[in-house]
Amino acid sequence: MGVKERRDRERLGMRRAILDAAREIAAHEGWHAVTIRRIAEVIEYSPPTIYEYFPSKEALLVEVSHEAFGLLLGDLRGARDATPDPRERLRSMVAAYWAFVWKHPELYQVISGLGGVNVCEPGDECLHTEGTQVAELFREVLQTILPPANRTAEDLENKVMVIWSLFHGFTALLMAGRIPMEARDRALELGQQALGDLVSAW
Amino acid sequence: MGVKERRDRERLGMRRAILDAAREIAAHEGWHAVTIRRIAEVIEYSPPTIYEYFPSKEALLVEVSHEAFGLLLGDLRGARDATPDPRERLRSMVAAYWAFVWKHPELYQVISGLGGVNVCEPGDECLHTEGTQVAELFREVLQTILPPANRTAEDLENKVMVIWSLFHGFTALLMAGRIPMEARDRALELGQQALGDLVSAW
DNA sequence: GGCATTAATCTAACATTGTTAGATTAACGT
DNA sequence: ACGTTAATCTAACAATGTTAGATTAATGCC
Repeated sequence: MGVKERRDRERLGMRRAILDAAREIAAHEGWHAVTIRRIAEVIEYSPPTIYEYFPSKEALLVEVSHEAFGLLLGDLRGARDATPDPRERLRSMVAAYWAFVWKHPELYQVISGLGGVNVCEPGDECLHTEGTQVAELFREVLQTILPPANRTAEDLENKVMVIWSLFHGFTALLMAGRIPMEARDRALELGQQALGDLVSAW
Repeated sequence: MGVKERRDRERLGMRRAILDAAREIAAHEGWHAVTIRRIAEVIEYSPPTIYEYFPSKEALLVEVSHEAFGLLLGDLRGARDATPDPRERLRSMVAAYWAFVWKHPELYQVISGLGGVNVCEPGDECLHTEGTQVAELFREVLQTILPPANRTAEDLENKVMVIWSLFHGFTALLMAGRIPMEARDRALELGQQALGDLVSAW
């Protein structure tokens, strides 16, 4: 009998609705506006119902973060597979990263602790795996670019951090209003240029 | 009669106490623990008293941010004046920036919207002046380093953004736990190395 | 010195947050 | 048809930022 299956499907659908509602509110009004009662209103259920599907608001946001990381990783892999040339691959992946940030600012905020969200404390294992995967993708492509002498594991890891920091830094400063938004479109180009300079030096 | 002066002094002292309490709580327990009642408890006054000195919690945090920016700018100027050699100056300023971040993580968080604080919305003029001043300091030293051909105002501004983004990115990724804290000490060295490579390319 | 005025502070409360307890209703298995 | 289980709701809790109104203390004036 498929009753259990249907129930599972319904539970899954409800989770989906809750997650989507949270994301939608965040997209339109920012994460500060994402409250349990507001989500409940959107999905047309009472607030406590949400706790039948997530143990806490924190857990809900962690789930959103996991899904967001999934999307980002997908985009990065797509960009990687779009061209076989190593340098072009790196450019493409960086462009995809940048595109993701500004296509889904609210998702980028929740996975990187921007915009006043901060889902896992630093030191928590929470999203460590996903962070590692992003780094891994850049590590792989860098390995095919750098001269063999500079390909020790630590060397690659260091260089990935530099690249990631550069673009995340741009994003964070822009989103925090510390750099004016007019600079946004320029930033990708600047970053790519700097990246090229760095790769040449490595 | 010095009664008005004394009152002003007392008001100032009270503001000081409130600001220090907020900062101290944040330093020990993070900004999420900084609540009006908690501050009131520390200064041994009732919660509403705080509203006689600050119109809102937000305003209080903005004031903390202003002071924090003041400290950072002071450190940066000190580092600038520590040596006359342009390249060494840049290195020194970057080192001072990095030192400030990890000496007062809570202050850096509040001025850069990390750690779940977010004092001014992006697009707000709130801390725009201070951000500009930080950029200005780096702009000045860069101007003495770059070859004359690459010294247009826009060029300098762009390069400052690259430098700032690099180091802020490191900090943000570390503080968000996206990069493991073991990499912290390495990061300054890595950043300095990358900065050297970039300056050479410019 | 006595008294009105003004400033500083407090108690009590409000609305909004996340979250839980307990009742109620609907669906299911036997 | 009925007991059991799952899903949902109403009502409430504690903690947040914030405000109103009373109270107390200090000041200026005669």
